[in-house]
Amino acid sequence: MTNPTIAIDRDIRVRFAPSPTGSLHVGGGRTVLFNWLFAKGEAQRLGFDGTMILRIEDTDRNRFVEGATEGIFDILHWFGIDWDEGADIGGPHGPYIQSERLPLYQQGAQELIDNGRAYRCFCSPERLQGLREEQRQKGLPPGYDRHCRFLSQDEIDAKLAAGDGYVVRFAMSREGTTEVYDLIRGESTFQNVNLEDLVLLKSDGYPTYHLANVIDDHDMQITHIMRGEEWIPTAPVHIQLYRAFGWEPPAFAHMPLILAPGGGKLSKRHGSTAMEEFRAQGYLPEALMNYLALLGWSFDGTTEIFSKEDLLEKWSLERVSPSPATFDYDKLRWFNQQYINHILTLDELTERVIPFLTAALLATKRASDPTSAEFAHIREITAVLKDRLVLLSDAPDLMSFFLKARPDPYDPALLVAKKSTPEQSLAGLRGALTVFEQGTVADEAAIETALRALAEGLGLKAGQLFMPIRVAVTGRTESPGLFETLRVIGDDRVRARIRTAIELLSGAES
RNA sequence: GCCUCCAUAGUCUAGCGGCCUAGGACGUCACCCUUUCAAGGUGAAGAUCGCGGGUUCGAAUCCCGCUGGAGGUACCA
Repeated sequence: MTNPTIAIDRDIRVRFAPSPTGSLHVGGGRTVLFNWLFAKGEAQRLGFDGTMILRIEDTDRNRFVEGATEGIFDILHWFGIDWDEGADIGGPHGPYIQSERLPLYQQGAQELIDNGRAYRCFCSPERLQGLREEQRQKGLPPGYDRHCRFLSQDEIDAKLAAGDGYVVRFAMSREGTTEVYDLIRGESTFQNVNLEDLVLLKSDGYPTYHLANVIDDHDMQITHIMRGEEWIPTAPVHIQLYRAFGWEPPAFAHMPLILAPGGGKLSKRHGSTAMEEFRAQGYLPEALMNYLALLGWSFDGTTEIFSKEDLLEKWSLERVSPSPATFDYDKLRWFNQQYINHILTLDELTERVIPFLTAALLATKRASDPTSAEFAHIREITAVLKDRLVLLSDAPDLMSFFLKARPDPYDPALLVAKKSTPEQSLAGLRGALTVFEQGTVADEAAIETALRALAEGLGLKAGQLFMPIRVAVTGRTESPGLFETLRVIGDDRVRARIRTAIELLSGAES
């Protein structure tokens, strides 16, 4: 499907409006990204202003999570998104937190009641529940039966006088159609009869999403609503609401859904879903942004690596696809690895790795000072094994034998290479010890020459000598190149570890 | 059930009527490099462009139907 032509002919104002009900989902992350790229990239490239607004939609007191708002600001900053107006920084259209805008919504609801476009509904939750069940049993489409829409003024007054609770519902027109023009899907037509009399104001006086969103987007002069595809079904009602207020609706662009690997919504069951989890696992914001940008958007079908600057320069709404995309953890890992191995500078990577080492008690606070000896040491280690680092959280394990006084306990049997005997390993290690005592591991080339000569003299293949040394020094069978590993570990620790291995092996022998 | 959206390899995608014997990437497999594991290099397998009808000299590309997948169907967003 091809996208309708998208022309930006004016200053753009977009908003990202999360609910503080928990941590930010990757789907939300992709939505902010696209909003931000539209305003800061595409619009500005075309010579228009692009303003990004961050609004907090906390109208559901039941699902409100303490601290979630701060968490969202924090993760967005980490992700690399900024905004011009918002709940934390204010702006000319504030407040930007819906719970602080209640009078606005109540006035709006009253206005709609006054001009006949909304009505009070006194139906109890129990009645609605029963209604739904009845409809389900009869195989009828569920929905409010508009019971209270045609109450007489006397009935209404009586209920109000009796102190009955009520909600305010939108009086949706029951004939005709509503056209929704979506910037990435084109036009769709909805039959108004199928549209519900949605609740606008809840019985607790808080607005629903529908009312608050329409009033705020109008009040904050939003020009483009870019939100998830799950909002398509209510879009026609929103358009009718704008019209009921006498307002011109903004443009709509519904972003394609992000699906779980097996199909359906992406949830915890499939792996991480929250932006914070990806951060904690050691994904880089650059990699996550790059990957998320490519979920539903492509530049030329060939280019894959995009920095934030590249995206600002190249991203366009026109190239956003309407079809849903499945989240692929493997590909995300690949991007992370690319950034770690090929894109970040060594200093940058070292800086990113240190917090993970500190948390694992493998580094001190001093390490974060780039002029410290500890930083320099970690930088050396990082250089040696960055091409086997996929997640920053892998660093403590991969680096532990470099940072600890001695390797973790290992099975002495590992000291014997495949197709080798304990005697051969022992002889090799004893010979190697002499090499290390006579030379310095700082000279990789000399050590390599000496060890290869030693292997030859003992009638061993290089691997039969190198593997025992590797295990002796690292405690494991997998490591970076042997000579660089030795160099970074240093003469003293190398000699000590070889001696320990010789003891282990001769002990196991007897 | 009803409303709506979507439909190119396992996954993300290029393709907007002839440049397509369908291109790129992840993943998979093989080989090279090699002291292990990675990284890197080379190559391979993998898509009757969901199915069926049209339109057209010509369709992955346009239209219709079907099927499949997904979303919505709350006093949640």
